[in-house]
Amino acid sequence: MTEASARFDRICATLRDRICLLDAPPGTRLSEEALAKEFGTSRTPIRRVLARLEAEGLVAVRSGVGSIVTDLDPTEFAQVYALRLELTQLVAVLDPVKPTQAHVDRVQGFVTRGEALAAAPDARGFATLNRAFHDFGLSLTANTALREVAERLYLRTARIWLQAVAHMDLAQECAIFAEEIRQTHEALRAGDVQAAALIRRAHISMSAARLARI
Amino acid sequence: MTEASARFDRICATLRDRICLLDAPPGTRLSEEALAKEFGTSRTPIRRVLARLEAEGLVAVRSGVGSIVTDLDPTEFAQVYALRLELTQLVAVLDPVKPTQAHVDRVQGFVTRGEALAAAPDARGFATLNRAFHDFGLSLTANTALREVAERLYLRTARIWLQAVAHMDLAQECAIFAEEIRQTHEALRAGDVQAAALIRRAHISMSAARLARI
DNA sequence: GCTATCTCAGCTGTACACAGCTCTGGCTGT
DNA sequence: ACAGCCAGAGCTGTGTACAGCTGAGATAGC
Repeated sequence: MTEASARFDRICATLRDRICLLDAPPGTRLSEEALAKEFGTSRTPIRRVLARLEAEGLVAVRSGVGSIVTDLDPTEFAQVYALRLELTQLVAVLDPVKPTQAHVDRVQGFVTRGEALAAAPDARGFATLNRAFHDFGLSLTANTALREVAERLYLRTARIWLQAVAHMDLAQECAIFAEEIRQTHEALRAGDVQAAALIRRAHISMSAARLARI
Repeated sequence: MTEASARFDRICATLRDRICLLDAPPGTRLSEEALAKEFGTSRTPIRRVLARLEAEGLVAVRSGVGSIVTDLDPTEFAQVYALRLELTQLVAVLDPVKPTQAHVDRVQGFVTRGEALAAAPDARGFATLNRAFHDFGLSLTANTALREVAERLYLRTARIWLQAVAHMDLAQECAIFAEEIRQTHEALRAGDVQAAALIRRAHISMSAARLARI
């Protein structure tokens, strides 16, 4: 890992977080020059980062305007969600890994964080924990392709979902999430990856249903 | 569509074809300067194209060396194939479209091309027809996310599969492919998208099995 | 003859200057 | 008063020069 590529990864990750946590909500214009100044480089390396984010569908580069953080219309959002639903289940089908004590310990940590979140509901904390828990869920399959695809689809919808939460019962959502983590903990203690995948699928599905009511 | 983005798309498509049809087999070094000269631009627009292809997993950009066409080890290949298998089936599950006469007519065209291929087996012709038929298969779902993901995974494995065909019975593969197209034609004439998806899944699965024997 | 080291050609990474495109705000003619 | 137009500021697109990195081949030592 050379220094240049490390910086590339760092800037990518920073901008991804910024977009997914709504620090840069859909419609925001990201100026190459401003980013170059912020990260202490010229525009050239920034352009490469933006090209990557464009390939991931997070921004749209428009000539003479800038890189606009993309939005998803309800139809696209529903399509991506439907696909994520199926992919979640595939975690237990394609190269599932046998849960180790390390896995159970990690979920135990999530249980604690989930309870803390339920006790003090917070949209941003929810988003952060959700992403971490999602990544953990993907660690249950050894199928790299599945992990990559699921991760990218998650990042594509995360910000839209976070926007919608503003119009929902945040305390209730946090409580439900904490309960999902607890159920996952039970499943993995029993070594049942398929049960964990089904729990996640069910919760994503119900979450989508609650979201559709808005 | 501005002229610049049209050129971007054209260069992307050209290089993708070149990679997937083994004009640039895995390990090939793509020089930015050479590509710039070929397409009549400076290195700058080429760099953007290569960044895109890198995001798609087709090349790996290495500092001081060049952009190397990536290879897949058998494990990765098997993982991507397993995922494609599942996604193929989802075409009939997520937003399937009702087959129109236009669909049936298009398959009729593929039947003709498939018979011509079976009569005169040819690896490159096989690859071209396979890609076109794959794209047609994706037109049977209205789920854009699924189409994008399936397309990208197809492009990731196409060149590896084409390499393997060199060690297989080409005439037999062409005959099997022609038969798959015929069966798909029957299914779509009956308006049965699910049957079409199952046929494709079965053939991908059997193709993978034949491939694994090498 | 063989190995380890070093040099150098050639490539990508970066910075910067300029061209071309977009949108906005003001201006002019009706 | 209003609609259409026009000019300019600000942005990205492109080309180019130079810095930094990599790998291969030459070379010296054994």
